Amino acid sequence: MAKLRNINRSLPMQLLLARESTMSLFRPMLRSFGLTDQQWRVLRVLAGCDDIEAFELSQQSMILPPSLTRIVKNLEEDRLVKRTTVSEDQRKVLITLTAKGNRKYKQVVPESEKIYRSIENKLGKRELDDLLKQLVTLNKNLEN
Amino acid sequence: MAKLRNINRSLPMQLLLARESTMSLFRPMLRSFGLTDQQWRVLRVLAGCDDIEAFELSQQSMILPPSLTRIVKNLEEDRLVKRTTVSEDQRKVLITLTAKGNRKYKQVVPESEKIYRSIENKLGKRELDDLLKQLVTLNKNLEN
DNA sequence: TCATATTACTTAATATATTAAATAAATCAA
DNA sequence: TTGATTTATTTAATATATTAAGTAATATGA
Repeated sequence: MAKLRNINRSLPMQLLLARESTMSLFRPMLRSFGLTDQQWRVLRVLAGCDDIEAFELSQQSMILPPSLTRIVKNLEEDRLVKRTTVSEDQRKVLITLTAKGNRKYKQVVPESEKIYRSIENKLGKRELDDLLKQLVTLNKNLEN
Repeated sequence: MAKLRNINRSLPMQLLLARESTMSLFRPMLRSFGLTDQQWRVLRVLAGCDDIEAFELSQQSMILPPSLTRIVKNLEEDRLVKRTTVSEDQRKVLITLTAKGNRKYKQVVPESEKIYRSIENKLGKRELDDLLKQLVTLNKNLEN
């Protein structure tokens, strides 16, 4: 009978564990700013551009459209983002960071970088860079 | 002003992307067997032991106890697992795979391994092993 | 031009994640 | 022994994930 590989040899499981190991270091900080993981992913994308269409935001934040709809709605209620429709194509929605959203972003950035540097220290900068390179390669080779 | 690192240099984002890249290869197969990702994680742990306490199952399947409660309830309704309480400690719950659950597991294993080998082919066995080794190291070094 | 298809997004339904609180059984200390 | 604490799990509340279906605007082709 075919046997399934052990969890230590399972790429999906090790990726899940690694993702959780790293995010658990950022999560308390994000929560202290009243942000969920996903809300932060949205804010960081918005901070990198003037405005962005919903679909593009979905791609860059790695959040599927149905989830994004609710996340943006909540962020809008918190006055951190703003939604407008494109006049040339009324199907499209443009999302922008508000001034309040930008202030929140700027508060989080240094705390986030602080945690990132502590990870670099624990793992070693060279090892981390090497791992990142391999992940980028994997993502390139598996993208369909 | 401090700037946030690009997504290509963000370990959490690359891990999220890598996890999604790999899981998207397994997901259609799992769904064709009527299983969610998490249900499959539970089944594969259960297949590796006679029975297991809920807390231990939670750890090994990387599913938090509140989620596990519902997942096990659903699996129980599908007659894939069985729950019993431990007589020596009535707080504890023991979970076991049923015969039906075991048959389901045995059906999925070869399909899962088939997909895993196709990943090995795309990435190269040596590169994959190397990446796995680094992830195991990362997980060891970041576990609190 | 007008029915049809496509696109962009939202709604809906079910499943899971996360945090806090509740419950019940077991353990511990005075 | 018994009141307080701890442990193991569940419930609750809110947020997100996933898949399918719906809606409205735009593009396409006979």
